Amino acid sequence: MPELPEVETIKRQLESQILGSEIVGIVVNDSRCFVAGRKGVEGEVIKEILRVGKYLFVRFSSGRGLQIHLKMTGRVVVEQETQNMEYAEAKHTRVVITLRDKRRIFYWDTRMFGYIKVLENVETEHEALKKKLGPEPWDITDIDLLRKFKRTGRAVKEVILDQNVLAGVGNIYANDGLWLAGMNPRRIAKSLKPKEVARLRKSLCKVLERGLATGGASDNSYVNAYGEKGSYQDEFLTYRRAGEPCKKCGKLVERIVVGGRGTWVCGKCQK
DNA sequence: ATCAGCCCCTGCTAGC
DNA sequence: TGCTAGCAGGGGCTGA
Repeated sequence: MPELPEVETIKRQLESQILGSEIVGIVVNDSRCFVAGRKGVEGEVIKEILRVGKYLFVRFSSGRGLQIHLKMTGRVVVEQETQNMEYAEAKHTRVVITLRDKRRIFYWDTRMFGYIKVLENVETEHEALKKKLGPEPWDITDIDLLRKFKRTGRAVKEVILDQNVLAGVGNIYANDGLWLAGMNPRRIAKSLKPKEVARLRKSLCKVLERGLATGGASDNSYVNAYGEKGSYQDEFLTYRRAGEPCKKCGKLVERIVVGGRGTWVCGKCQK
């Protein structure tokens, strides 16, 4: 599922691919994935790509734009000279945006949790979302994160997955970050010592950076804006590694459920 | 303010 | 072999 590194990868690729392009047409195959008022997007020129947490914004010169969330299985793929044309015919292609130069941008999504929403004022909505969501792990001090942890009795894994506490962390990087920090996901957040919070924050930054460096995790359905897979799935630390040896101590990784989410832990290394 | 529980949706898998 | 029930999960919403 696209988390911060995956969405950031797409953002950077869109920046190099579609800035300055004019939208000349749009086809919506499933209206559940496309939320819009009466005004269309034909004639709009793409000016800027923004990201907050797992949200993507495409700002037009007019100030209007798109908000995109890929949720579980969403893909944004830009047609290339000789690639990705198959998306035009694909069963799960929900929206097709055509640019002046004839390239098409495909919004593909099997489960349709994700969406594209037309916004009348991207700047306003972007600012509002930034205010609502927590900071990204590298944009918060250890002290401030500790303060957030101190006021909740929830399990630490639930807390770091809460987008209003930290933005951009999803199940993959939460699992791996907790393992790297040697921390049990069930630890009650308010019980963490300052040193533990610092270690966890650092570990989260580290796995997110690694995710970005490897082009993201494609264990499930994720591909980047060129339609290519990332390779972070080849180096998962604990995520989806039930029954395989812990990379530190060799004890078998077990799968538990925390806050309703699949969670993979080493019973020896994560206290 | 915090937080548990439900819902959205489709493809895959376990179990019969 | 073929069916179905259950599961996966990000985040919005509701109500306690």
